[in-house]
Order: sequence, then C-alpha cells, then structure tokens
Amino acid sequence: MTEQTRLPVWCGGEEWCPVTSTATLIGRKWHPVIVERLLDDGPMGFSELKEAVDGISSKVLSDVVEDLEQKELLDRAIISEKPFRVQYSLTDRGADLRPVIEAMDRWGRDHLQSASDEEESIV
Amino acid sequence: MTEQTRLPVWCGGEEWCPVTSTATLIGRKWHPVIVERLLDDGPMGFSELKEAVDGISSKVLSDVVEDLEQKELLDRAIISEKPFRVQYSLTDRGADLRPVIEAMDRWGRDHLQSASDEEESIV
DNA sequence: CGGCATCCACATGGATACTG
DNA sequence: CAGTATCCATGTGGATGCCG
Repeated sequence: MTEQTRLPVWCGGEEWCPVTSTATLIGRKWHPVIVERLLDDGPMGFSELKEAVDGISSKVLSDVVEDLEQKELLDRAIISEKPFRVQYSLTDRGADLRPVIEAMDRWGRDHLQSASDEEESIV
Repeated sequence: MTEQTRLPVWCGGEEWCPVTSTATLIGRKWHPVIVERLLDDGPMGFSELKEAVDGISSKVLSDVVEDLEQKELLDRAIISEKPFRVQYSLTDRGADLRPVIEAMDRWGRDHLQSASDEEESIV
C-alpha cells in the first residue's frame, strides 16, 4: 500500500497517458482544493485545513489527506504530542501542482463565476 | 437535469471556490483525457474517441460524454442517419480547458514519466 | 485538537453481451 | 457505427458520534 505513487496509465494503445495518470491522482472533488489551500496559506493543522476548505467533513478530509500523503503530494508531521498537533505541508511534487490548480482556478472564475453570482442565494 | 452547468461550490465559509467547482466538473478519471483528445485531434466520432482513449469501455465513454455534454463542455452532432454517425467536438468552454489539461500533462510528464518507464512491463 | 468508527447513499468504473 | 442493457465491485462523499 506504500507504492501508490506509481500508477502509470496508458492510452491510445501504446502510449502512456500523462493526463489520465495525473487525473487518477488528483481528479477528485476535494483533492485540488486542499492542495490549493496549502499552496496559498502554507502548512497547517487538521482543523485549520478543515476550516479553510469548509464544507468537507472530518472523515472525508481524513481520507483525502491520507490519500495525498500516500501519493507523496503532501507531508504529515507531528508537531506536538501533549496537545496533539500535526501539520500538513506540500511536498515538492505537490507544490509543483500549482500550475494545474491555477489553471483550474482561472477556468472556474472565467466560466462559473457568473453562475455562482446568480445563485448566491443558495448560500 | 439540463442545468448541470451551474454547480457553485463554496469553501472557506463565505467564499465561492473556483477550484472545487471546476473539480466537480472535470475531476474524474476520464474526463480530462477526453477533452485532451478532442483538443489535439479535433472533432471525432464515438469509436474514434474510444480508440484515442483506449482502455475505456463503451459504457463508461458513453456515460462520460453524456456528462460532458450536459456540462456544456462538449457538443454532440449527428452527422449522418443512414450509416449512423455522430461527431463530438468541444464547446468554447470546453476548449478553454486547454491550460488545465496542458498543466496536467506537464505535471504528469515531469513527475510520473520515470515511474512509467520503470514499470513498462506492466503493459 | 485530530482524528477514527460506523453506517449509508450514490457515483464511478468495468465486463460482457446485444442491438438498430 | 454508436451505442444500450445488465450486473457487479469498488470508490467517494456525507452524517453522526465517540475518543485520547
């Protein structure tokens, strides 16, 4: 279970497909946002992260960070034992996702912004 | 079921989150590759697309293109009735995903390439 | 604080077979 | 060609509650 990093996926017959391979790593509902929060606000603890992402349950957040850790996109460090504290930070691999996250952010703002404005009442 | 376009997702309490919103649209295993293939090779039919993505089953491809169509990222046109033919092409929204796809492609090549080389025997 | 346990609903992906 | 039908396994997300 420790070698989750390598999930080569092939497409088009013979060719290995970087896009699908990448998609299988971060192509989930919450994965990208968590990376984004860590990119923008730096390392943080569990609850802090949960706040930053708000809307995610602790169970799901727990699942996701564990998954991201296995994929070596983020590190989990135990900062303190007595008042038990951990800190999540991005690995270099994880930080390198910045262009992907930024492109998603840009696209979202360009194409979904107005829709969200219109339905702001949903909040 | 026709208003799938608008799926505003909020994060961080009050703020609307473009990244998560985008992730809910294309954050799946096959969605990004399909967009990539259409970006690279232009409009194509069902089987052509299935070939290009190879590894996907017709059922899943069928599900995904229907989903992408609902999300207005892709158009489905019936080209011919007698020999029944359709053609899938990207909408402008869909084509605008190029930066996202390219960033994913880049990241995949930079971070997963060697792993795939090493385990090429898996193919 | 930083989770895990449990239970559940639904989404996603895949195999196989079949059709107009 | 372009799917649909069926069945099934697993994944993903969410609610609630509890714990050291």
